[in-house]
Amino acid sequence: MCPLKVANPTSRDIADLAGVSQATVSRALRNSPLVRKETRERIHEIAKELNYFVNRNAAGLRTHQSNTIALLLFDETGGADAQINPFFLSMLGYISRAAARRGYDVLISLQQLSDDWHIEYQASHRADGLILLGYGNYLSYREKLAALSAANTRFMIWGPILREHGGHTVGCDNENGGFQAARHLLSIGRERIAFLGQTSPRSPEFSARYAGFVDALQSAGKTPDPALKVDADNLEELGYQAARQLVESGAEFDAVFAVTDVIAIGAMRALEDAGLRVPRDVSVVGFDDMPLAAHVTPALTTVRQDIRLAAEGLVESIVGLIEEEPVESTLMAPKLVVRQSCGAHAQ
Amino acid sequence: MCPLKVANPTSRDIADLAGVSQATVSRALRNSPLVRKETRERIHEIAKELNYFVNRNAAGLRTHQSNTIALLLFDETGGADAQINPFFLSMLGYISRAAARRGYDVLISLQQLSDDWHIEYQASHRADGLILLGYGNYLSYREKLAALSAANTRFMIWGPILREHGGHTVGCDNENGGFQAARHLLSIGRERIAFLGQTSPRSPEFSARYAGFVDALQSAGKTPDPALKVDADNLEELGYQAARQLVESGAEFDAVFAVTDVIAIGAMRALEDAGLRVPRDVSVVGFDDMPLAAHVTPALTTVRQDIRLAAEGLVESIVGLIEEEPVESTLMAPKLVVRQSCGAHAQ
DNA sequence: CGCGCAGATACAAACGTTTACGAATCCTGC
DNA sequence: GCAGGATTCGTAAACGTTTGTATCTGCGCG
Repeated sequence: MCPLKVANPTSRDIADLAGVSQATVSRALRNSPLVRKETRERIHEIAKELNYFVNRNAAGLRTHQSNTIALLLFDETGGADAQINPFFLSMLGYISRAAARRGYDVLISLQQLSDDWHIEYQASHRADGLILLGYGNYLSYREKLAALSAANTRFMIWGPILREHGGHTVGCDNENGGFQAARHLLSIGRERIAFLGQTSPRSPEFSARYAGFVDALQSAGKTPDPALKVDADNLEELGYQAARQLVESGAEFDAVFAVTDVIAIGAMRALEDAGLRVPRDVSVVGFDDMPLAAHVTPALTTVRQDIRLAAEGLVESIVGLIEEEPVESTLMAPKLVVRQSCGAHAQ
Repeated sequence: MCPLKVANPTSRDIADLAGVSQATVSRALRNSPLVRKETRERIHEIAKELNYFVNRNAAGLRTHQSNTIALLLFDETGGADAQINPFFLSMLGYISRAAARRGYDVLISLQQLSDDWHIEYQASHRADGLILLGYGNYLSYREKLAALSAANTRFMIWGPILREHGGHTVGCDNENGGFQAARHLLSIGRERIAFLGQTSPRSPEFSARYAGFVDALQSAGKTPDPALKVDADNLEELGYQAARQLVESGAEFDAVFAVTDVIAIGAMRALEDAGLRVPRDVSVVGFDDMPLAAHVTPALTTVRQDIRLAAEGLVESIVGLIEEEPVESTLMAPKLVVRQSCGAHAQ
């Protein structure tokens, strides 16, 4: 006979049908060894039959957990219409999958730097921990990170290891990446390499890339030319403007290292518009290896950050924090990916 | 004097401090008119002081809500390593913002078509409703959508309005989009237009684009040439292969309409590799206007779907469903965006 | 035969809200 | 001075779990 269908079955309904107590149902569904195998299976069957799923609110209330991690994405632009940096967006898939493997859901939340962050995610028991993602303005981060720490919130940051904030991080060895980029350009015979990107202390990651860049130049016996350094925030349009400015300044250069792919792509467009050909006249190297990088023409040579590894590292670590295991900040090695835009392809 | 700090304050703690009952605290925090303005403000102050936030689990348990909507993203490729279509990914930002405006959080979940969907999102009270996003294989959707309906789940689908599935949709007038693309290519003098994309019944959206394409040809007195139609699923690599196949077939063509931007970008790469120049030798038009489209070289002429409007429509509708308001499926008008890849730029 | 013990299950107390209901207070007008 | 309505607040009962503790079997063994 068809077991009576209940609209929104509870564990008590299952219990009644199985002829056991509600507590036993709860234990059975969590596969507790305390309940006999046969009854456990019977209960599972009935639950499936009735389309029963445990009420996460009730379970969470009891256990003080949500099995959810909140992903806070920052857009550096601030506009209400702002696009999220595709580099971080592409990390989202890996994060979500890694979280799912560990039994966690992912809550996303776009944050403006100006916002009051949703520091209440954990306090309200909506999430067990946070992951912060974005090329942030660390100066304005600081106090907010302090607030997170003060509230005893568990969080992981994508970014550089900084003494100031108390949080754990997963990041990329930006200095080494900048070094690789410059060394490569030098190795293929480029002499005058321009740098495009913001290097103020509010973006330590970009500053580190620049430091590596300078280091490579100096190792080769060159000194960086201030005329070949143009500030640009991380937007395609600003990359375009920076390159245009560089061209119009009349400075001579035969290569461009852009601090992100987004800037590099804007720069390439500007160079084309100015009648310069990439890579014949100017070599271009970016940073990030976002999905787009391989598909622009010419395909962009860039410093790859392994976002999959990064995503999995972030998830592993935040889960570690949640489960009170010791967690170390990690630094990942970037890798130069040579494509067309630098002109190094011998074949 | 500093009010005693409680580790994880509850509404009862606030009540004690304020000298009122816990119920009053609850009411005050939800701005009920039942509590006097002064006490309400006092309670708010104390709550802020103590860093108190209502426990969402408890509240949700009581109200049977979660104030969360789950976003299910499908990747058409199936691989564990698969990238999500950037077109949908870029919708995510708008969805998240629109949801936040309405007081909802967004839970994301990547789904393989093969997966057992998380139909339990609503049953487990983790989400109040679902949004389904992706160029799906509708044949395999069907039974799962039926399951959703059967479970009385509220959901919105991005896609074509189909009789079969019970759900409400927000979609784009794909047929009209295909028509616009073809008409434009004809209007600039192209004669033999190839079509790249999958048109099986399992992807009704692409079929509709093709139908519009054919319609435009016929309106111009032409009949579509089967030799100029190549199947391709929605991946850059497959677009590359399709275009290559087209070239190698020896068929003559002077334009390509690709059913998505992703395919178009792959096709452009193949054309370049084959020594054909875009747009001089071949005009290319895509579909979607994903962020990348404007930045490839040559910039891609494409049919734009207004993802912002779409995202907001989806959110409005799912919130409508949740709040038991009447909801209509909607069809949005696409718009041709002319860039370089079709060669129509007079200036 | 009784005792202890182990395995399986039941009982019941939380978890922190929301909200129906009732009680207290205050005002207003007669 | 008091009925009666408005305003404000407290009481208590849910919501559906998880889990510590008690209970109940049956069985082996002294």
